[in-house]
Amino acid sequence: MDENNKLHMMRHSLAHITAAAVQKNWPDAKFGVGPVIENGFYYDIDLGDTKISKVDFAKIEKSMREIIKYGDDFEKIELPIDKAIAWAKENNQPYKEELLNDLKRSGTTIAKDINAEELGIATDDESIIKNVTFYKNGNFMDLCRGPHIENTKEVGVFKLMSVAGAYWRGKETNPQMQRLYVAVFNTQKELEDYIETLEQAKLRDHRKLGKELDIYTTSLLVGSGLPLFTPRGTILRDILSQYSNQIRIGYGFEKVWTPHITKIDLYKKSGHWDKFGDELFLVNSQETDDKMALKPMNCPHHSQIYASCPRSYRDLPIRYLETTTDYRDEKTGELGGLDRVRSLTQDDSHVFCLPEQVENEISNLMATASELYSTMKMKLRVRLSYRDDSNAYLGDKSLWESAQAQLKAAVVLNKLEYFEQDGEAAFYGPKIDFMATDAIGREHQVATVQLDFVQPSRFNLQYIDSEGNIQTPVMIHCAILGSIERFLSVFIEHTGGWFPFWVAPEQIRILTINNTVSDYVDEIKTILNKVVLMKPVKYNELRFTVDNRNESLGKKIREATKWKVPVQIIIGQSDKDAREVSIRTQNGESKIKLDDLAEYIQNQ
RNA sequence: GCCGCGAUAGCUCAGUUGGUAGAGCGCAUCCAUGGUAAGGAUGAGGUCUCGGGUUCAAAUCCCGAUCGUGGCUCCA
Repeated sequence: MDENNKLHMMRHSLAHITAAAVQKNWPDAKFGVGPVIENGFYYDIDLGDTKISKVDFAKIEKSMREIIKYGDDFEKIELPIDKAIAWAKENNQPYKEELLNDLKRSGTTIAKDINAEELGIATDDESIIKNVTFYKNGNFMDLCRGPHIENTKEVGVFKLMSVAGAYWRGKETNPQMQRLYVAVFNTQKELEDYIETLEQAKLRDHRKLGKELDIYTTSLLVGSGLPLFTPRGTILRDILSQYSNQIRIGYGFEKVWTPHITKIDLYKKSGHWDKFGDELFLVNSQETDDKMALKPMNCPHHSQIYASCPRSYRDLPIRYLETTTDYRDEKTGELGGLDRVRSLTQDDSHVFCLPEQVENEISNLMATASELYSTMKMKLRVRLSYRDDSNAYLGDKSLWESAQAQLKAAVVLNKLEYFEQDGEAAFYGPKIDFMATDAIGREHQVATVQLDFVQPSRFNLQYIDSEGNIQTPVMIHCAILGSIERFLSVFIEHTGGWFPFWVAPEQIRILTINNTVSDYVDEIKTILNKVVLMKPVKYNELRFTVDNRNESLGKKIREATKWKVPVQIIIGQSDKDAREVSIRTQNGESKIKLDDLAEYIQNQ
C-alpha cells in the first residue's frame, strides 16, 4: 500500500477533520470507521434518527474549513488498551469500543469481512495488543494507526460528494450508519479533473444512451428490472449473441434448447434451491401438483440433456451452448439499468469432459473470451475466484484445492494477466472471472469460466471409461458475454453509443438533398441490399435507411449524428451527375464512385 | 431487503409564501426545394406517477404504494 505517501496522509487526516466537523454540528455522533479509498475517503457515522443530506454539506464543509484554518497539529497519543476502552465508553463511542475490544481479545479485528487495513487501526502480529494509538487534532481525538500530516493546514483540496447508508462492518444484520463520501486531491485542478471525469462518465451512462438511442425501455405495467428491447436494441442483442454463438460453435459447441419453467425438484437436486431458493420466481400449475419455477440458470437443464443417454469416454468432451433468458427475483434495491435485471439472457455454455481434458477445454474457453473482447477492443485480465473457509461451498475441499490449482495453471499457460481472490467462488466450484477495461478505464466483470465438481455427482452424470468402469465427468460452465443485458450496459458505455459498424443497429443512413435524386437513391439501395458482411459475424445483412424528408441537409446530418449512425451517405444532383456518393463518417467526408460503394462498405 | 434522494407534455427541464401549469426539442399542418450539425409560420399535446390525508383550496404540505436513482448487502 502507498499509505506513506502524502496524499494518503492528507486523505486520512481529512477523515479526522470531517469527523471533528460532524461532531461539532451533531455532538451525539457515534463514529464507525473512516478509511481512505480511491479518490478520497469515507467516514461512517451514526446520528441516530438524524439524517444528513446534501443540504448539510455546506455546513459540514464550513466547519471543516474552520478546523483547517485553525491549524492544529496532529498529535500522536499512545494509550494502554484498557484506558482506550474506558475512553470509548466515556465518550459514548460504542463502535470504537467494539473495535478496541476486538483488538484486545485477538490483536486484530475479528470480522474478516473488514480488515485492519480498511479500518485504519494499528495491528501487530502479536496475539495481544497492549497499546493502541490515537491521533488528536484540537479537541477531537480518534482511534487511529496513522500516519498523519503534521498540521491540519496541509490537507489539500476536498469536496463532500455524497452520503449513503452502509451497514456497520458491512453486515446486513448490523445497524445502518450514514456513510459520507469525500473526494480529496493535492490540487484544485486534480479535483476538478475528477469531477469532470464523473461528468464524462455520466454522458455515456447506458441508461441515458439507452433512452436517447432507443435501445431499451421499461414499463410500469411490466415491472421493475424487466427491460423491453426496441427494434434497435434487439438488433444489438441478436448480432452480439450471434457472434458469441459463432465463436463457440467454432470450438465445437452445439446449440441446445431448454424450457423456461421447470419443476423445483431440479433445483433441489442441483443445490440451487438451498442456496438461492428465495430468489426463484415460483409458478403454479393449475393442472397438477407440480411446484414449478422460472429457470434462474441453465446448468441443471443441460446436465439433463447429458444424462439423457449413456455416454462413452469416446463421446467426451460434449459441449452445449444456449443463449437464453433466465429469471431471478433479485432484491429491489439491487436492480438498476441493464447491469442488474430480473430477466437476464446468458450466452451460456457447458462442457462435460474427462478430468484430463479440463486443461484443454479451459484454454479453449479462454480463447473464446480473448477473441470476443479483442474484437470489442477491450483489454482483459482475470480474477481467479477461490473459496474461503466458510461453509457456503459444496463438495470435497481437496477437490476444490486441485481445481483451483488447475484454473491457475490454465491462466498462467495462456499468459493472461490475473489476480487471485478468496471468497468469490460459486458454491459448486472456483471461477475464472474476466474483467474488461472500457474506453475510459473502468473495469467491468464480463465473461466467466467455472469448474464444477459438484453438480455432475449430484445429478449422477456418468460415462464409461476405457476399462468399462462408470465414471463421473467434470462440468465446466462458461459465458463469454456473461449476460447480454449486462454486456450491453458495458458495451454502450465503452463505445459511448458509437457502435462498431458491424453491430450498429442502423449502419448507414442515406441523406437526400432534394427529391430530384430518388431514382439514383433507388440505384444505391439496390447495391446496398446485396451487401452481406462476413466479419466478424457471418451473414450479417446490411441495415440502412433513407432520410428523404422535406428538411434541410443540415438538419438531416444533425439527426443522423445524434443517432450515431456510423456511415452517412449524402446524395444530391452533383453526386448523381458524377455517379458517385458523398460519404460522411466520424473520420470526415469523402467521395466514392458508385462502382466502388459495395467494396467500400465491405471494408468498414 | 436496508439507508438517503427523486418523479411535472413523447424527451430535457422551469413552476415563488399552497390559489388547478410553462419553455425548448419532438410531433401535425402549411409555406419554403434547400450541398454539410436546427429554414419559417401555425397548431395539437398534461387526471402534475398512483392511492389516501390536512386545507376553503394541493403539482406544491403529510402518509403509503409504484417506479427511478446514490450507496450498503447480495449476485448461481
